[in-house]
Amino acid sequence: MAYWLVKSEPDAFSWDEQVANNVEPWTGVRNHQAKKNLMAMAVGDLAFFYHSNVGREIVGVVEIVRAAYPDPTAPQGGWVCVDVRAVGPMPTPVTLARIKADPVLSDLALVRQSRLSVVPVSDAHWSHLCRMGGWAA
DNA sequence: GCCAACGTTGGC
DNA sequence: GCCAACGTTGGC
Repeated sequence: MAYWLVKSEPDAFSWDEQVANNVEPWTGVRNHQAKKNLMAMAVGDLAFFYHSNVGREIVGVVEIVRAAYPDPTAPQGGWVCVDVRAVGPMPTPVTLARIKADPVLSDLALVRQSRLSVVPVSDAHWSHLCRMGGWAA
């Protein structure tokens, strides 16, 4: 079982919409490294839902409920998506500012590769971030 | 609105 | 295959 973090601009697709839809295909990823991460996801993996640009904080947790399959929004094919289900909101959203201020998280992929929209999270970082957000893992 | 990081494109 | 130009992402 692995952990991830996925980013969405709330103007495009927000946590509230994820909760309303419950299960949502995570489409539109057009970066090879992000694609590689999507392909590595397994059913049952958990991911933080992060609001980029507006908010800049981890707002919730989702579960991967369908492994990588061809992204229907990619006209030429070649890209993949997964289905994610809302598990619950972060009791206290974890802001990027707090993440950056914490030396334990200095090598988090979110910080080191800020433009990558699907990144892995180590077990240690996952539990650390859960503690920061008041999430009972 | 600006800028840094980084991916893509196209000329050579 | 190299590199400059350009576009996009995302933080500030």
